[in-house]
Amino acid sequence: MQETLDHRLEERNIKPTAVRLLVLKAFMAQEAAIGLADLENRFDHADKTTLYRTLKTFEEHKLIHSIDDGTGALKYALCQETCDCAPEDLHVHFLCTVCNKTFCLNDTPIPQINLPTDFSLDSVNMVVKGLCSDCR
Amino acid sequence: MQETLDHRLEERNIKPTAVRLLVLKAFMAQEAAIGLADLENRFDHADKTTLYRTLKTFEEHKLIHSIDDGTGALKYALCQETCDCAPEDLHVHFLCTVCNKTFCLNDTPIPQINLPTDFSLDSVNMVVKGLCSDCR
DNA sequence: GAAGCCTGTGCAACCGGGTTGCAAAAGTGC
DNA sequence: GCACTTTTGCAACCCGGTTGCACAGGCTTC
Ligand SMILES: [Mn+2]
Ligand SMILES: [Mn+2]
Ligand SMILES: [Zn+2]
Ligand SMILES: [Zn+2]
Repeated sequence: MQETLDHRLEERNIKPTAVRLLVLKAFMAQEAAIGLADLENRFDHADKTTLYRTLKTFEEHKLIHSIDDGTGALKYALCQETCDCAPEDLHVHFLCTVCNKTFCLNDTPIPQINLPTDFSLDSVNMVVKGLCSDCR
Repeated sequence: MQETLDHRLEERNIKPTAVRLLVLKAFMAQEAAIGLADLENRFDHADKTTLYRTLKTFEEHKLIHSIDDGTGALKYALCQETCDCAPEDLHVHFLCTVCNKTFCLNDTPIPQINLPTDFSLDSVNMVVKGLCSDCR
């Protein structure tokens, strides 16, 4: 297990520190996306800034990606092992209106849309709200 | 013109005050969505809170709708006259990465997507980033 | 027209999420 | 051990949004 964690970090060229291993473990332990506040609560000994910077480091190295689901607080989720955070890795995110959990729908690619002429497309953020499987 | 403004407010059961007429005028004068900070700058005599509450009032009465384009500040745009802010009135929003303007793509309905089984859909927020017709 | 009421406005202060500066602590290479 | 880099912790700040409260202005009732 510890092996897996270490390896996952090394793969992305992140030095394994105590905090980082702890945070990664949190990500591996649950499917739903995680926000800074979540981490603060879970590890009440660790400092907010450290956790914040850990998330930033993970994001820079594409171990996790950020999700803006419109709730006001950013959440983060593990990237898939093959993920390069390129346009083709973009996917839909789902926010449950009951439990407030956010999920990556990795198998739901973002559908094409027809922009008005003279608009050129760069990237798309698509967040679906509804009830998750636990809450319906 | 003044007539139009008054009428537009009455249609939505909003009493026409000086500030409200001014704000509505701002919305009618430009296509791009408007944020609270924009209004603060435009009317440097009017108070932030008043403008804030004006936006809230407009939104409650469905004269405008809010747009979270991920820039960190909410923007607002006029609803179409027939709009009831119902699911079928939802549409794609477009954020230009150069001029930072946000537009309603009223003619671009949000495409259907296939959720995993056991997830039920409620609403969708879709923001497209790219270059607008002025900036490309 | 005075008294009372409701709505709208202005100011100040607050809140939460995110971010930065800076110094101490921990790790690394020699 | 010593110099250097990286990571961590604390405090303070920033910005968008929001609330409490007092006052202004308009309308109502007598
Ligand atoms: Mn995701
Ligand atoms: Mn719109
Ligand atoms: Zn749920
Ligand atoms: Zn533009």
